[in-house]
Amino acid sequence: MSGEKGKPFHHESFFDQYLFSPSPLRGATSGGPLGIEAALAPSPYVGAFSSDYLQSSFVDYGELLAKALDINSSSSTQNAFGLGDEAMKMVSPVAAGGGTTLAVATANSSVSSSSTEGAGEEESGGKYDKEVKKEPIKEEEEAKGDNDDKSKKVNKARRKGEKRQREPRFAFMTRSEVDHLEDGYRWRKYGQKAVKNSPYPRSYYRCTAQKCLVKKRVERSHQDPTVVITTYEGQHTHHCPANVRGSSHILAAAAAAGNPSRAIHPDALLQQLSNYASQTLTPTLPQPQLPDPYGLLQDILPSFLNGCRP
DNA sequence: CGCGTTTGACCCGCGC
DNA sequence: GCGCGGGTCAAACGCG
Repeated sequence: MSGEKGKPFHHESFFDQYLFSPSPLRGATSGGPLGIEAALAPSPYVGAFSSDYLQSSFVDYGELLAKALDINSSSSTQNAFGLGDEAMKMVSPVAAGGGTTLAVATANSSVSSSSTEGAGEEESGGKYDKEVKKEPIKEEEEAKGDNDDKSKKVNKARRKGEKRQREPRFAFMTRSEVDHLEDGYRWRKYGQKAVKNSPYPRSYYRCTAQKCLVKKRVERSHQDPTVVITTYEGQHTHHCPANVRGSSHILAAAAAAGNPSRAIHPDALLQQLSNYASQTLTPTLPQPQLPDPYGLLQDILPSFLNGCRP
């Protein structure tokens, strides 16, 4: 992150070129078990943009995003988001200021019995929180009485019998020069992995705030290197520490959208994003006419608004 | 010195 | 059971 500190972040760069993944989103959902068609009910912007952007390789974007969310995308032409396999909470093509972001949220993909209530603040990530995990480590090591290198390193974080829980996730595809988009929160990079079939690595970030378990993955599309896929997991338990105008709202919204207890209608999110775009972007961009810039967000994202509102 | 990044090692889940 | 890929850990390192 230190690399980004130096250069001032222009939130326009976050907004300026949103990708758009138009009709396939709608077409691909037929037969989906979750009524995604409703979620993808035509928003004015879908219609407005799709005619212009339809020629783009939308299937690729859908597949990319699906991959970013670990959604089975093997049959992308028929089901770009693997909706038959994953409980998609929301799929939202989001238009803003001449460009678009494709946003997708999924439900927890690997938990069968967890409650949806307060999933964002649950303990799952705590397994990886240094403070939280110390004790289980000790227990394990003592119980084992086995102190080879492996057990030292390995058994720290995970208890057996407990399936790793996944927070709901929410992904953005954004056209951007920088991989790690400034969003007002502070992130600590904890890993980087090479992505199969891609020359670009995937970076793993965790929110640096104490007790905040939000994570995000950032990777660049190998099909369109200008596209950055950002996947948020979990929900912030705090206000954003740094007010980076514009982008922070968007991504805060994204993070919050990951919480199933706060399901956001795609159009609502679309409006939020568009609203922020219209407020923060350069006036040269065509702005959608949207009223009540904060009203909806207050309903949807009260905590984030309290903390991040300008 | 504190905080963040890098990077190799390791575990887990899954498909075969 | 094995191998692979994704995800995470943590020591080492860099930077302000």
